[in-house]
Amino acid sequence: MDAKGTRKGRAGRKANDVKADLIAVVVAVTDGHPCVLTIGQATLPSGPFEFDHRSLQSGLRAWVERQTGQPLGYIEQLYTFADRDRIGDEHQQRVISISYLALTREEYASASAKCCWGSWYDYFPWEDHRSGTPPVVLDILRPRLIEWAQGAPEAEARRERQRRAAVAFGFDDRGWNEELVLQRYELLYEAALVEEAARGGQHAGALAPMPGRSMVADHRRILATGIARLRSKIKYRPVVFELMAPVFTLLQLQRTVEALAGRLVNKPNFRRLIEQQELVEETGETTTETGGRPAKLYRFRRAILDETVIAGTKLPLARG
Amino acid sequence: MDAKGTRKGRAGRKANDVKADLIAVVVAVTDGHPCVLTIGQATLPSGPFEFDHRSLQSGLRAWVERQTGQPLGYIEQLYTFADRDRIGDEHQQRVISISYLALTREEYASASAKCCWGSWYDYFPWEDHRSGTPPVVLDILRPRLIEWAQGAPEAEARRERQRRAAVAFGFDDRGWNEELVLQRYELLYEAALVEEAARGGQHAGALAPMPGRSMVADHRRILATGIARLRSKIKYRPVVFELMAPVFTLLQLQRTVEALAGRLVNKPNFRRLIEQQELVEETGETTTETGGRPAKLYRFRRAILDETVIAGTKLPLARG
DNA sequence: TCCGATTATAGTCAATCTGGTTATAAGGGG
DNA sequence: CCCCTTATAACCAGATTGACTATAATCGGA
Repeated sequence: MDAKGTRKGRAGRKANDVKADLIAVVVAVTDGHPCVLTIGQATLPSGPFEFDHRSLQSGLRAWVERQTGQPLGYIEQLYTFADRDRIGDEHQQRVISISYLALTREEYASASAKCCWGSWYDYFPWEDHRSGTPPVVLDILRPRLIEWAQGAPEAEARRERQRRAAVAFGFDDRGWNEELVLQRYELLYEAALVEEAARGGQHAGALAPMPGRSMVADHRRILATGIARLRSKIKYRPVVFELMAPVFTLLQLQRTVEALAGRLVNKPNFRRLIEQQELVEETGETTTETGGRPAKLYRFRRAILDETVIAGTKLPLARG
Repeated sequence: MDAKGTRKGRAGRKANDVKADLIAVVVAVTDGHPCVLTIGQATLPSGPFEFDHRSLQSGLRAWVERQTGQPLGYIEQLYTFADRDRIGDEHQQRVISISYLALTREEYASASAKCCWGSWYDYFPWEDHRSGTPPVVLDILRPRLIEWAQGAPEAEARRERQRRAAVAFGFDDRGWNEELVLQRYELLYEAALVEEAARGGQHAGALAPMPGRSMVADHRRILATGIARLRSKIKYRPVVFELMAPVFTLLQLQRTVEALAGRLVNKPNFRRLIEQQELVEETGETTTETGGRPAKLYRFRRAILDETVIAGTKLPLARG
């Protein structure tokens, strides 16, 4: 392909300028509910990268604080998109979106008008396996995916679709892999089983209702990317603690991990792993607010972040 | 901070436009040497993202092919930078750099004038621990880092620097962690032990020669990011095979992994892990070109990429 | 042709890690 | 005082890991 670029002559320089958008997946966990911050019902906080911003990160922080009143703590870059369909309105200018994952605690949220926390399982109901495989998978997605697979013109393509669906959703005792959030969303998109897929104009008609709340533009895809990253990261880096109160019980910590992973973990094993890694220290206090026998309170040993830099934290989420 | 952006009135819209640069870390391994593709001696292939490009990836492929004649296979996004110091020349326009990691085989390289393969250990001599800790670490870096640590004004800061150096380089039997490539480079930068650090104008004078070949702008930092990502990724995803010839012996595969990781692995264990994961299949042929007893030839089972999608490949690089 | 150098391949063994279960402790509420 | 709930400790078997040993097959020269 001819990408010469200077073809347009002297004026060509301006033609390649782009707009850069910053967009945030802001996550908090409030008693067992993994929540994501939105503007209104279905829009992730975002705004253009401006000349005043010192860096991408500080630009992002500024936008999120302005739009939601939520100050951000931990931040990491997710991905940069620039698809053909992401085109700015006037002058055919292209838009690049730089997405970030941010972790905070909901309590910090000052009440901003349009800011709104919602469980991410509202957007991805098929991702919560804490009480076993959810009905939406067995009753709705599986039959429709099988139907979609059968809809392929050639036999080879039918087998291929079948296999992809089975791998992504763990059919035929393949086991559920909680990290495949993005693959699952993209598969559903391809099978036209999420609302966003119908926007292309294909069948704008009112078909059967589709599972999960949809979002503006490709925001749900970006959210899926963020969830996938977080589910992967909690297994080898102590990022869960960014979501915890300063002091917590081990069960509360476990519930937070389970909320993120969308699956349950074995209690004794969880405690063993946490304790032997010296990630936490006892405060000396206990709390009776948990119901039964008083539980010891712990705090995160921030010092560990320097000692073990990136070395590798483990959580019992290895295999199904 | 005031990031209102519309402050500049009608003309303000243009003010926030940016240039987007694509930049590639292209890696190949040729008998035990992990090589990186450069233009001339010290520049990574790169070019602006243009309006004609279908996507960021295809833009990157176009630039690398044009500049080096090297077609790319596997590609993954690394990171997007936009620091204050990365400012375009005229009109105070900002530049965003979107970096990618690409894996190929050197043999594909058609001879382009300025394209050039070089061992990445030329740029990072302290990263190759295949024959034990390299002299440059013990004889040069350690004493200079200790000196740097002692140079801190306060006692607390001195301990802190000491600790950071020890963690990054594995001093005091902390063990070498091959994944900390970026942390090590940034530490050396901070300690002004790499040439790039002196460019700020601090001490432009000719001090003691600094270890490792330097690169243009922040390219060495981007290369460090790429190496770190690759060293991490080979442990859980079968990406090594993108660097192998279609047919290879298990020892050749092992040598490639060792070249990337910068450390040796145990031979029987390596074979066991590769075989039990069914990543490869025998071709039925053997080769005597390896010296001693003829070795079986294997090929990568591409089918595994679909079966185990992202599920997790293992290599015996777990702990020191 | 036989020996030694070199590399390939198979097998063994102990230490550790993992997932799971069971038992005991300590609160609160009827 | 009993029962329910949750916390905490102890235990066990199977899998995984790291490291080592032994045997097989080829080549090059003495």
